[in-house]
Amino acid sequence: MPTMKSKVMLVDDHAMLRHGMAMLIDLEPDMEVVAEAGDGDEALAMLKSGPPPDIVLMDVSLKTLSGFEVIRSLHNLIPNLPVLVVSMHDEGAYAQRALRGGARGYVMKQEPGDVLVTAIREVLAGNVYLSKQMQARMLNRVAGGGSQSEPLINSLTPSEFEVLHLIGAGHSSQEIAKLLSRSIKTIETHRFNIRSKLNLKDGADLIRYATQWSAEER
Amino acid sequence: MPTMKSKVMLVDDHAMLRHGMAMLIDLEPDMEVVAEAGDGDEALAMLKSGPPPDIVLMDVSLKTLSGFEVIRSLHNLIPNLPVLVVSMHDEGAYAQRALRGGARGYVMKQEPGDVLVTAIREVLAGNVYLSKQMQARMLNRVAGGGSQSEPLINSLTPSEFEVLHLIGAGHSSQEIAKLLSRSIKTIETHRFNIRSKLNLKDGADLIRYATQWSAEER
DNA sequence: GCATAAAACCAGGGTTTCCCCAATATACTG
DNA sequence: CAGTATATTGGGGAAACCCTGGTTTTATGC
Repeated sequence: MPTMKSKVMLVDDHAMLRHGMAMLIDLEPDMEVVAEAGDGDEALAMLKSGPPPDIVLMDVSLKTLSGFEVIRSLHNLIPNLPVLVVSMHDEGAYAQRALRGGARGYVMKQEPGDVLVTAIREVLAGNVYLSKQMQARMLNRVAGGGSQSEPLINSLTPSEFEVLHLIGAGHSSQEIAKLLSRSIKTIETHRFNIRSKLNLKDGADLIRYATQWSAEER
Repeated sequence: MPTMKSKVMLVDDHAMLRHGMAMLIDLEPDMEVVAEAGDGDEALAMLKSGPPPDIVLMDVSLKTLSGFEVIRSLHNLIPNLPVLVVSMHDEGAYAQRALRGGARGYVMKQEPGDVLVTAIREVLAGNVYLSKQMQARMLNRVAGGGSQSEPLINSLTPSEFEVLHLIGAGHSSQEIAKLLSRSIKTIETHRFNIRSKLNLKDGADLIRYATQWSAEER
């Protein structure tokens, strides 16, 4: 009988990346991928119906729900299930948000594959994993004394952040309202507040900012 | 002596995804990854110094240079080197630009791994590869059936083009009307017609297109 | 528990943009 | 020149967006 492997669940809307990560993980003798989901809803459904994995790897840049929302729902469902966030965003604000939201680690897609398995082992061992780059960013953020150069994006509330993300994904206020089951008026207020906080002069500016942010290029 | 494998070069700033794609490719008996680059400059430097691969897989969402720029430079360097674009953007505009820029295929990261190797074989065989989803999108974009895809941007009239440019510069309809000494209604009609001709679904799409376009100061 | 503050939610009313439509103007063609 | 195609110009109603203001919900400190 072989040693018990750690069961990993992948949540990412890029199937190609899921495949790649699954291979990296399955090559390791002490872990294996037992489930894959393309979005947050699918992930939550799997966790409700099937046996829970030992760890969840999740991209926070999902199509529909914000990954942060998913982390929260997931915590309500299975409180002690560790979550490792795999993101393409190298900004401290994302990592900070993820960790505050209950994630236990944060790695970037820019990093090589061995970082991933290291991070998984660390998180499974009960530690918090942050890449060196991200540690440096977080330190700057904390050591900055809260005085200057605090990115404006950090002043956004979770809802505002989620709306920004969906704007960046190309959705209208109407669509966002339906996706989040809120009144259009609420979404419009969020838009207004986001623009105020980020000092964006009009809607077109907001579109540009959101697009830039959510795709890091596009 | 083994059969000659096709030499693949990867260009993507996400090392983790590169690793994953490399594994998928190296599993195939008829292809292997011989080079990896994290950005466009690195890729061009490798191509200048070393032996050329048989095909280049490239993400167009690179940090420094736009992927489209890289494709162009690459074509100047080695004219017949086939390029397969691997993108996370599912918008027809991207695929269209990539193909017009000389790419021979376009696959999305949302698609499963076997699509990737299929696409590689197709492109190496001299064909153009487009996923089914993308084919449908492209068909919607191209008026009239068939071969030559006349750049949609060329169908814009001088006035429309001027308006597009000013939108890209961040101006509102109101501002553009004053700048050009026209009624706001005229500018609004131009906006509407531009969107129709370019198949852009809403105002936000227009903002994105205009911004992107004028950023390339063509 | 209670007070306070922050966040989330939404309505009303003005402004801008969308969308369809049409009149005039310019160009090109047989 | 007449006829047709394309460009430019805008009107009117609908939809989306901007902004103010206010209520409910949630988190936090005492």
